Amino acid sequence: MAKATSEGKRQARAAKAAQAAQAARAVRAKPRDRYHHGDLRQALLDAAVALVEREGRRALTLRGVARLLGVSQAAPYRHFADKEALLAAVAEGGLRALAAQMGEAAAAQGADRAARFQALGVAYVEFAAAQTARFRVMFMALSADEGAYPSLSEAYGQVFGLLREAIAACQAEGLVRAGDPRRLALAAWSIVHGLAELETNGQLPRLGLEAAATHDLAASVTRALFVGLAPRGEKA
Amino acid sequence: MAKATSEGKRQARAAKAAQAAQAARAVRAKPRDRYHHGDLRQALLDAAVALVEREGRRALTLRGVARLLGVSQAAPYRHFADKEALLAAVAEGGLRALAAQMGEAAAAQGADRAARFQALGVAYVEFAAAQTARFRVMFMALSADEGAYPSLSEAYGQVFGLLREAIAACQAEGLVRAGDPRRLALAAWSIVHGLAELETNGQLPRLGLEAAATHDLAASVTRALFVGLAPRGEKA
DNA sequence: CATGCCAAGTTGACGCCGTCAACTTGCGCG
DNA sequence: CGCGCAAGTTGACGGCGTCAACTTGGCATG
Repeated sequence: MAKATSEGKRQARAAKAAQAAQAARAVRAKPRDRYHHGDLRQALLDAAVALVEREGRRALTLRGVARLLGVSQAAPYRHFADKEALLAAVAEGGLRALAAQMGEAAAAQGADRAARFQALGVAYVEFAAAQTARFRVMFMALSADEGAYPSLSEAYGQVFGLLREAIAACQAEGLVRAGDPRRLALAAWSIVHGLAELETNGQLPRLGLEAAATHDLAASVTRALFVGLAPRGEKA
Repeated sequence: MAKATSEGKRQARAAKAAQAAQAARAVRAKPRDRYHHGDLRQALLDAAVALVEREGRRALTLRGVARLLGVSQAAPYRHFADKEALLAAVAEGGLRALAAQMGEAAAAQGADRAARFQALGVAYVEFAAAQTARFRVMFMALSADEGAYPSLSEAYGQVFGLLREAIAACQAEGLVRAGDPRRLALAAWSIVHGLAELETNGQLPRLGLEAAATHDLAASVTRALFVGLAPRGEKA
């Protein structure tokens, strides 16, 4: 467990560095002497993340992103149907980054299935804490048709799949009771997602829980659920 | 001038009687022959809920609410400092309604502490499912200063307090292990809030869990956590 | 090398939004 | 009875998402 703690903190720091690098890359505007940008699509995604990290979700405006890159207000429409499509692409990128971070955190735990499961949950909450605004964009309700962005759905499924596979692996070793892994994984997703939402919403300080670090709370909450998923009559 | 956006395909299904009554009350516009409205402040809150339930969060616009009530675009500014203040008031009303619904659900379980705890969680998730848009407004991040709306904070605390007291009562009967009730209640809030968020976000159908009713999922998820909160070495 | 296609980017406009300043109305109190 | 002041109105400003029409310039082809 101590290993999980230090490992988690190291990962969080590494993630922040990667994030800073991405944000720095995003600031790069269009070269003045060039008419065409080169890779405006990716630049728009980077700039959107940078903007939302720096000034909050509210500042995430299509015109603002274009301004940041030195292109005209209508330029984004060459690459995204509308603002919602840009948001969906940002969300998808965030989900893939989250899945990668969770995967690394689990891999760092070796073969201990219980530790791997817990590392997934802690990584989820820490990602949300480290990249609050981005996390919220990832889970903003998209008002459009649910199936309008299939690759976004696939990205959600990738995150959920990590939890489901961890549950299934624990079941195979008798660490988790029998039952539909999807239902049990839903409980896991719910608890880490709920904690992440409450934390990014600023609820924790008001409850007198500010003293506890994100990592601590995430670990204890995840452990409580894991105990509840144990085979009946056993203790963890 | 009076161009009505008639996109009313999506009707609120299975609306509770109280909610329907509130929405009906909200539609009531200002009497033509009267200059003053009477109780515009409450009417604005009702209209905002009605609008968001009927056309989604995106349609929640200050001008739209005023239009619905037949008053001018600037009229709301007599009662709310800005749009965010209106949203905060809507959120507060929703939180108080949620707390009331949770309290009733628990009371219906009599003296069985475990059943009361579970009823609280199920009521939370069912409220979110029945009043999705309203629920999302309740937990939209308010970009302003955290303490700008103290009565809103108090309303969050009221919901959390129900969970914390239920946990404490279970501890007193030896149904839940010892420990800071706030930390344990945070785990409970996290799991029901996470499930509610994932459900209102439309994640469940994509996981092949659409067959299970909201009530079933909420009950099983809540029970899993409750088992995990039991004193060590015991089974539920 | 000349040419012309067409993806990529620009300009200007429209309607809607939040918000404010200045004005008007009419309820209720002395 | 008259009048102060809260409540509501009008008109305006800048910013937003979006679209139609236009321009630029990289690139394939003769």
